[in-house]
Amino acid sequence: MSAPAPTLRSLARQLGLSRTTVSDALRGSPRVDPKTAERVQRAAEEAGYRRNPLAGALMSELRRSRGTAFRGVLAAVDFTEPDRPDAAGRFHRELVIGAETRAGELGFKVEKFAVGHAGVSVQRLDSILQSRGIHGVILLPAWDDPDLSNLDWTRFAGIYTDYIIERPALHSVCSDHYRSLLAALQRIVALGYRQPGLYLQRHQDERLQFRWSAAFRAFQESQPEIRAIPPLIVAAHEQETFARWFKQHQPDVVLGHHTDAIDWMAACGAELPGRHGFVCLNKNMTARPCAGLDLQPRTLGARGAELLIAQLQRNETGIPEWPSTTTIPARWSDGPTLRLAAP
Amino acid sequence: MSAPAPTLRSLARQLGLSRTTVSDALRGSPRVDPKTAERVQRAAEEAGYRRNPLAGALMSELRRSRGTAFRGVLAAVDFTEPDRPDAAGRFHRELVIGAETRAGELGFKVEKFAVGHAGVSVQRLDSILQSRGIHGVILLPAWDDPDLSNLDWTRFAGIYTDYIIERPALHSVCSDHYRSLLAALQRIVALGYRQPGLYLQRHQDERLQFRWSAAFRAFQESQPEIRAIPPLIVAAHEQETFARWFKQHQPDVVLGHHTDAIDWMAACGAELPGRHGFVCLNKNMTARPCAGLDLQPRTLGARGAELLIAQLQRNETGIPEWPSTTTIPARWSDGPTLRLAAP
DNA sequence: CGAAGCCTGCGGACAGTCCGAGCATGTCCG
DNA sequence: CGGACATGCTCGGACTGTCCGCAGGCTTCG
Repeated sequence: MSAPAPTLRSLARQLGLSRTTVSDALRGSPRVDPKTAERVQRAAEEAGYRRNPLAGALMSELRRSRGTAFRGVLAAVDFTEPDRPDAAGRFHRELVIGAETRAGELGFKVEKFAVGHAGVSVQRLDSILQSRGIHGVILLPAWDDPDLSNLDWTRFAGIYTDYIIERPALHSVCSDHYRSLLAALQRIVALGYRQPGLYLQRHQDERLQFRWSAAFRAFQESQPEIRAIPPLIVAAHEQETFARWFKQHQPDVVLGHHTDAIDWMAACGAELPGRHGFVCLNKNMTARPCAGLDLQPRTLGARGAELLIAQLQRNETGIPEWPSTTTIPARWSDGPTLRLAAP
Repeated sequence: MSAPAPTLRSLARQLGLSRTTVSDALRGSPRVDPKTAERVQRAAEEAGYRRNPLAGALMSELRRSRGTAFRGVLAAVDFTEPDRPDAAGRFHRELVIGAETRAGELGFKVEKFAVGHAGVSVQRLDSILQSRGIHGVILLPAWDDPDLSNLDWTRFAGIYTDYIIERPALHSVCSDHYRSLLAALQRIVALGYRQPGLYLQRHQDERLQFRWSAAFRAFQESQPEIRAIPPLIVAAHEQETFARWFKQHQPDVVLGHHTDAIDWMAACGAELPGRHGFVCLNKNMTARPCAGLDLQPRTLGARGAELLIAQLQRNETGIPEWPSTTTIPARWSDGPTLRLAAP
C-alpha cells in the first residue's frame, strides 16, 4: 500500500544498471541499446514509475546553462509611433520596470528594443533577436494596431501588454477596465455622489471594445438610485463640447482621462472636491494630482514577465492555439479632486 | 563579466561555512546565530546571489514528503451544492478533462475532491491535501459563493475556473464573456439579422457582473443599423413572460442560455432557422443541438492547470497580492437554430 | 597487427532543503 | 566540584533527474 514511490535509482538498482542508463532509456536516447531500453521501459511501467516533473525541469535547465551567470534574456519591444500621446511614455516605463524586477527574480534580464518609425524594422528585429539568442518578447502597448506577424514566431514566445491581440494573436496582460470601473463607481456612490458622468475620447473606448462605456452603462442599469447621464464620447477634446454636456446633464462627478476637464468643470461653476468630483481613469498618464484609478503598470509588467518565463520554461514558442488575456484590477487612489467621505 | 552565477555552495566556500548554514541563514531559520545570519545575508547581497526557484520548489517538496516522493498531483475541488442546475455537471467534467490532459503533459496528475453538502468539510480537505502532499488546487465553478478561506493557503497554490475570486482572492481562468458576445453579435449581423434580443436569468448575469448585458448594450450602442431591443432579464424562466416580451419587441434572433426558448419562439409563430434564429450562450450546458457559443471548458481547464503548475514550479503558495483573471474567448459553433448565410 | 571509430554504459557534478548528528558551552543539583 | 542534562550553533548526508566526458569492448580497415 504505502510502498515508497519508485525512483530512477531504485529502478536502476533493481535492474542492475546505473541511474544514467535508466534515465536515458526512458527518454529514448539513442545511446542505449534498444534491447536494454525496452527492458527498462517495461520494468518502469510495471513498477508504476513516474518521473518527478520538478526535478526534470530543474535538471535540464541546470545542465543546459552550464554555470553561466544569467539564464535568459527577454526583449521589451516598443513601437515608436508619431501620433502617440507623450503621456504614454510614463506608463511604458513603469511596465518595463515591473517586468525587469520580476524577470530578475526569476533569473532573466530584460533588454529594450524600438521598432517602427524611430526604430529598426521588424525584419531587422528578427535577426537581432535570433543572433542574440533571445526567445522571449514582451510587446509594449501601441496606440494604433501594430503588425508583428512578420517575426518568425516559431522561434519566439511573446506576450502583449494590451488588449489588442491580433497580428499575431498572442497571450496578453492588461488592466481589467470593466471590473475596475464598476468598483470605482461603487466607491463613488459610497461617497455620496449620485450623478456620475463619463467623459471619453472615442478612440480610447474603441481600443478597449467599449469596455469603459459598457461598464458605466451596466452600473447605471443595475443601480436604480443613480440618475443615468449619457456618456460624453468625443472625437477630440474640446472645452466647448464638454461645457455644453456638463451644463445640460449636471453630473456631480466626472470620470475621464483628460485632466483639463477639471478646469473646465470649475469654469462651469463646479466645486471640487466639495459638491463635485473628478476621477481620472488612468493616473499613470497624467502628472496632475487627482483621485482615480492606478492601472498598475508595474504589476502588469511583472505578471507579463511571469507568464512569458513560464512559457519559456515549458519550451513553448509560436502562436498559441487559443490566446488568453490575463487581467488585473486597477488600484483605487484617493486624491484632491474627490471628497474623502460622504457629506 | 560572465562570472559564473553564485550558488549556495560557492557562497559557503567563500564564507568558510557549510552550504546548509548558508541556506538556513538566508531563509531566516532560528537555528543559525543571528550574527552569522547577518554576515551571510550581506555577503549574498554583495555577490548578487539569487536562489534558483526551481531547485527550491523541488527540494522543499522532496524533503518534506520523505519517502512518498513528490509525483506532481493537483486537486480538482468541486463544491457540491443542492441548488446547482444539473446541466452544470457536463461543463465541470469537461473542465476536469482539460486540466487532466494538460497536467499529464507536464508530468502532473489530477485527483477529484468534493467539498460541502455531499462531500467533506473544508477542514477535512485541508488535512487530506496536507497528508497526500498535494499543493496545487483547481477550484471548479460554484453556483453560489463558496468560501475556502479556511484552507491554510500558506501551503497551497490555487486557481479558480470562474470569475468569482473572493474568499480568498486567487488567480482565476474563465471565458471572456464580454468579448465573445460582441463577436457573436458581429457574426449574427453578418448573417443578416437586425434585431437581436438578449434573454437571461438575472442570477447568471449578476454572477458575471453584468458582462453579458453590458456587451449586448455596448454593441447596440456602437451599431446604428441595429434596432435596439431591451434585454429580457428574469428571475426565473417562464414561457408567459418570454412570450409577452417576444411579441412586443419582435426580435429576429434571440441569444440566451435556456433552450426551451426555442419552443417558445416557435409557439409565438417564429420560423427557425429561416426568418428567426436562436443562439445559445453556453452550448456545454445543454444537450439540445443549436447554434451558439462553446465556452471551451477543456481549454479553460488546460490553461488553468498550466498556470497552477507554473506557480508550483516557482514554489509560490498563498494568496497572491494582485489576483489576476485569465480569459479565453468562446468558440463559435454553427447549428440548426440559425441560418448559415445572409438571405 | 595496430589505429581509428563506434556502441553501450557508467560516474561525477549540479541545484537547495531538511533532518539527525555532533560539538561546544552553559546550568543545575547532588 | 563533577556528572547529567540542556541549549545554541553548525555540519554532513541523502534526495531528485540530467548532461557531459570517459572508458571498455568490439568492429573495421589499411
